[in-house]
Amino acid sequence: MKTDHRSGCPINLSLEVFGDRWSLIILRDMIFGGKRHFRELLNGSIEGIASNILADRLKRLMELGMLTKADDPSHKQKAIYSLTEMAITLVPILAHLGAWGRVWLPVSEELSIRAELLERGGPPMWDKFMDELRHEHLGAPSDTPANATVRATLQAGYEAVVARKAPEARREPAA
Amino acid sequence: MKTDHRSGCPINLSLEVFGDRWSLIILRDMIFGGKRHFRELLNGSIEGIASNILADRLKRLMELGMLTKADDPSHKQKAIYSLTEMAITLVPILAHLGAWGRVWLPVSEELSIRAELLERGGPPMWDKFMDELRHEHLGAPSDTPANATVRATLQAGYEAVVARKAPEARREPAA
DNA sequence: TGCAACTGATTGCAAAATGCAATTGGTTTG
DNA sequence: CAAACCAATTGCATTTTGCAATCAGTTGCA
Repeated sequence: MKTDHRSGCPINLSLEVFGDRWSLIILRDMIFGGKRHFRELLNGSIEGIASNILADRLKRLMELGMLTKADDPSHKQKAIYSLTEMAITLVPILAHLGAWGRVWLPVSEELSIRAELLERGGPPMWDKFMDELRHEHLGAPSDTPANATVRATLQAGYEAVVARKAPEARREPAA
Repeated sequence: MKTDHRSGCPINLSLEVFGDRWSLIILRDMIFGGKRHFRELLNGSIEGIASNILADRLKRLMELGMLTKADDPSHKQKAIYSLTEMAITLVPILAHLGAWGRVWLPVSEELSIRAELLERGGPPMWDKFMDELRHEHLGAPSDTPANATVRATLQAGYEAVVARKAPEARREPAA
């Protein structure tokens, strides 16, 4: 692991962790998209990451303590990636980032509805979501029924927008 | 200005704005360090940006609407850079980023005291700080006396730490 | 058994970004 | 008039990124 830093400034050190074009995209897909496998991350993100970059970033994020990797018991060569607490606590930052982007950048409606719902939910919703992630990724106990999760709420919002925008063009989901 | 984006996702678009190693460092120095001139940014940041990268990023941030440039009336070849409202509204994100880095990364005490004070001040302090920045950079009216600014508070905290850590080793400030 | 599809990667190579040092044309200061 | 200062720019080596092809092992299915 790299141990020489440009400076001990918290903002600088944070940038050294995810101040590149892909790390935060991968974390976004794991956090909000529920992606856990290499292929899901490779094919699932609309930005189209290359497989060598993905492999490199996953390795790097593991070295930095943001992710862990484990064998999938159901499939000998399948690896399952998990968020650590360090990564889960990025949720408020991602929420703020999404809110900022919605205001200032040419976002598309489908892809920003999740950010809008998360912004409206505010810190209580972020806390609830982080608890869900702890349950999914760290095995922490949870008392939320699966159909009442924050992720399900966000996904339902996304699908409502898609249905409203192009009701006649919908087909079976690609994923 | 580049108009083709990887996706319309707010997080992705935000990353396209400052998802590199230097843009957010420059904005940090302008926001928290009060740097307005090329030389201040070049020599002032401890991370040591190269002049060609600084010139490139300033130009890029202007094209993106985060900064504006004006002639310094007191000095014909001096340019003064100003934050736009778009950049000023990054303050809460930077506050969260600093708070996250303080928890998870090997920050130095001197360089993280500002983040700590900003975190403790919470959203009311961030709002006050953003108002100060609007006054300084956008010419908005302000009713805060100069010695009661958030920036002065943060700077005083920094100097207190430096004084406490190495009281015998202090000299005239280099800058 | 055989074979296609899928798993998490790795390799080779071109293009782009970065880092560093020197330099530019102009301005201000002493 | 010379030294210092100003915002950059240039040239060049190194590093990072992006893309396509490929890899060896695993699984599902006929």
